[in-house]
Amino acid sequence: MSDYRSQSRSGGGRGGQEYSNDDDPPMSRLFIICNKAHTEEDFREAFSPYGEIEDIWVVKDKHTQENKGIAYVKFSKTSDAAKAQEEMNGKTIGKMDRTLKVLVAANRNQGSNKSENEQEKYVRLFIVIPKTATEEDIREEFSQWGDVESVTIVKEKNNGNPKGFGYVRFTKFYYAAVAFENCSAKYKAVFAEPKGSTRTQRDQYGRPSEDNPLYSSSGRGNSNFNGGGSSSGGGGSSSYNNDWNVSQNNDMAAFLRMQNVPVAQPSCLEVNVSNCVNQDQLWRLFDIIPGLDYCQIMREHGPRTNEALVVYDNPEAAIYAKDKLHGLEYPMGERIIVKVNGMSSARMDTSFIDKRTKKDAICNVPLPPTQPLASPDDQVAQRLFIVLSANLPHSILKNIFSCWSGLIDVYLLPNKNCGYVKYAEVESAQLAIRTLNGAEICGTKIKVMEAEERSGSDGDDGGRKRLRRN
DNA sequence: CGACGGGACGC
DNA sequence: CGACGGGACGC
Repeated sequence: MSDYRSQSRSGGGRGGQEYSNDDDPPMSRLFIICNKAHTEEDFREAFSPYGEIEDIWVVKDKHTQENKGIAYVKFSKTSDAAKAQEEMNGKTIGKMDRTLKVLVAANRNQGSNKSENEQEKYVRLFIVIPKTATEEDIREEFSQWGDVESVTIVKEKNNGNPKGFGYVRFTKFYYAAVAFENCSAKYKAVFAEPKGSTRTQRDQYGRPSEDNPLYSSSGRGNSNFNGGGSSSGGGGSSSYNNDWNVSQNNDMAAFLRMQNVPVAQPSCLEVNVSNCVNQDQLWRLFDIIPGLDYCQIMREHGPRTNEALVVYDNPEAAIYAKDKLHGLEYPMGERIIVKVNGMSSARMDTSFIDKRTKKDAICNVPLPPTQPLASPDDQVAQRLFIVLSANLPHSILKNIFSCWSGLIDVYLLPNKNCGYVKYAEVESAQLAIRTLNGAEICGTKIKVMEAEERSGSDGDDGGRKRLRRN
């Protein structure tokens, strides 16, 4: 959804031929400089071995009808076009004297732009990369599609922190095309614009990039947090199990699986701490008190302070932690502020007394055990809209919603207490609504409902509009 | 030498 | 009662 694929003007449907969008998929149309004597059939014969052809157009002079010696061949698949381009460039068709020059066609509205080393445009992918991935990880992942010439992870110039995106350069257009078509959707791979070029339009909604002062919330690129001292777990970068799914493996998930252990109400603390204290240090500090379930720096709270969420599996531990750590100078000269989060103390007392057995310490309703996630490539079967009464860390939400199988993604809108959850299974989404709507997570109330269609989508299902007939 | 036709959804 | 993310390269 919302990628270039949906912008093709194919009406869908059967029967009638569609006029394919020239740039869908990208780089799938070839521009051929040839002999005036070449016919459409010549090109069909020569190029159809490489894959399905959507359109062949031999350009003629408007008035004289004479061939201009150029032609366009549009393939269905980028990789087929790539193969054809590489193999047919410089070849001749039949007994023609002239060798073909085969290039990837430029966008319709920009006309001829020969100049830059042609290949530059076709061999590089621009991808979204998790901040913890190394260039070696990416090279290994993308080498399965072809020879990788280089990987570049873009970093902040000041501190060297990764910016979350980068480039993979292949040795051939064909390899880049295969990687583009087959790599996981989480990379959001697109062909990279050549270095100096002005970027094309961003997305169909917003403007290119409005700087949001809510970016570098966690002081030091400490990205995601894996619970206790558990070492970073950079391990198997095999298939899908890297940092997008990191919360699958952490202590919290393990904790949630211990569903048979009766536990008391969870208790959350809100902590303000100097931004020179990192995630790990903060965890160690609060882990002095037994019962720590969760500890995460959430956002900036002031120029030199962060706000963190700390969760214990019982109220006594939380109260004890508050008594002992509130006002502590850590480090020297920087006081830690600890207060009870989410629920009023009255409510806390109630839950303290009301010790019914719960399946876990995070949510006030029973939850099934953690289920497998869907891959980011899977199709969204249902999207939910969630509203929180206060912020919760993404990893907690992900863990909660992964109690039903086929979770694809959870995200909160920046600066708001609402967001979206995507499932690959309608049934899971419905169960999540039934179970979680109105529940509390760490004392934060949550509403869960079906999301409205985003406006302006070409939604091809559901709606009452769009009866198509023939 | 080398850059753009044909045809036309469904409100 | 809250509604749509992320991603352009030290010229």
